[in-house]
Amino acid sequence: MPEQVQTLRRTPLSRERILRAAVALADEAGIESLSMRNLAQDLGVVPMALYKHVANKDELLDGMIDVVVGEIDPPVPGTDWKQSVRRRILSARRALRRHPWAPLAIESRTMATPAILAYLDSVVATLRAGGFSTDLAHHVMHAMGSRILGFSQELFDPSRQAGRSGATNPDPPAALPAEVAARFPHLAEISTAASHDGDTVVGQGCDDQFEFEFALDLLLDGIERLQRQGWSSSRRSHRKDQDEA
Amino acid sequence: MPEQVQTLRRTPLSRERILRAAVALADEAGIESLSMRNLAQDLGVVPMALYKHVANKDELLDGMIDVVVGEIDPPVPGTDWKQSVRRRILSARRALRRHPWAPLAIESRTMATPAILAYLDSVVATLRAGGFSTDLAHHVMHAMGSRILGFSQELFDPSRQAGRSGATNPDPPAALPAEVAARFPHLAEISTAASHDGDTVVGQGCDDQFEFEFALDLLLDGIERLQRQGWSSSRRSHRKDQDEA
DNA sequence: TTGACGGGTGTACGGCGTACACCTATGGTG
DNA sequence: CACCATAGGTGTACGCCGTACACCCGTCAA
Repeated sequence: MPEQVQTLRRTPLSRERILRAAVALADEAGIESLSMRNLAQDLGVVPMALYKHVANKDELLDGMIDVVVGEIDPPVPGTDWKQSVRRRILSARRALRRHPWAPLAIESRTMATPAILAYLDSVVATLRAGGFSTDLAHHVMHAMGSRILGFSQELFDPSRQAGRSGATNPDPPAALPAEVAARFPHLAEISTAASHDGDTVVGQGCDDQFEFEFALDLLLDGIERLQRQGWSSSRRSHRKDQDEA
Repeated sequence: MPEQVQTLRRTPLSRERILRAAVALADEAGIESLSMRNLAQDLGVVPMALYKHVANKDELLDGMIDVVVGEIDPPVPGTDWKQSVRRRILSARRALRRHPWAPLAIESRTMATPAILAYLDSVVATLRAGGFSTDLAHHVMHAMGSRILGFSQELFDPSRQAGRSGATNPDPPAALPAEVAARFPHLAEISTAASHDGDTVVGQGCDDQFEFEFALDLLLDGIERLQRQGWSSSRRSHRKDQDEA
């Protein structure tokens, strides 16, 4: 009987349970309130108990990242490389948008958990299967870089105003505030552009998903062009500075 | 006399001096050892003295970012948009590489210091002067995103092995370790590709600068194509899923 | 002469990650 | 059945962090 009471009172803790709780906590309360102490409390346990299952907080973060990366859909084998890579990347983006803390966490880590390496590896595999030379595949992976592979945030978002100056308005989320608009006229002009679907004109900012796919397709189309013409880094068409103008 | 002793003993502290010292400290010792206490000590002052010049640590970081962004070269007016943007972005990259902590700091901030906004604004100005519609300029800025505008690190770097598993070798910097290579064969294959200049073949990893410019030019070329054909988001050629395969 | 004030000081608080010693229930072995 | 090793949860404590708050002192305007 006392045994039952105990087993009911708490499931016995484990690396999995800790990681899931940590991800949930970060999702709900933000990464900045993910402390060993808070996490332990959520699990109904004393902080030091966690250290029997994860070595330290960094290892905890690595584990959390692997959880998120594990949510990326596996590749679908039938399609051509472009479709396949495109789908995979959009899936990665979806996974990361479910866990807004993840991009920064990934970038701040020293590097590459096994799950991330596995993801990257499988993307390379798709390229190679699609006829890419190792050389081109190499550069393509670099070009996709952090942002396009699904990691990393959007930097360009003029609707978030500068940190300094008056703390007047509490939260007017759309369109950048008049003061900023005045100082940065080109940003102001830009920020109301982009009438995506019909022409709603002065919009609520812009469609992140559209922008992401715009950049993604810009790269994919360029890459396709290179691949079709058998690009190789040894006979490259660089040194832009003389063949232009 | 005692006045002279004092004025000699320390220059009187100021926001500028604090910011410069903070940047120097972060450059030398890493951002993780930039604490108010360490910084104060470097300045020969008690920690709380700093708060007479910066509101708190976040504002200090904002100031540091502005210092770095301020190092980006101003635009040169004569050239065409493509040259101009290209040069500007490479200058931004140079500035950020002098301060390796900066990209992460920039991305982790809520958003956009005045200096960053000014930088973005001037890039937009160049595009507009080059004949870009506000619409296209908008999307282009998004496409450049964090990575290409000079911010954000390189994510893809297989030579840094996974965190877990044995902590055996102290620092073998080049080429990914056999164990990892075995588990991720495509990454292994890729990592030794990219014979950049002549054909040194199995290299020491790869040329970051080359990879950066590869991605940059991929985007710039694609953007140029769009601009020449008068691209607009209303008559876009999206919905990839049906015109392919 | 005075008194306001800008700027450096000292103390203290609450939160963090985590080292280390401890306790206790469990389960394999004699 | 008795034993004790061990896995896993506990409690205390240390040193770091950011920073609130009271203080104090030199300078300068009135």
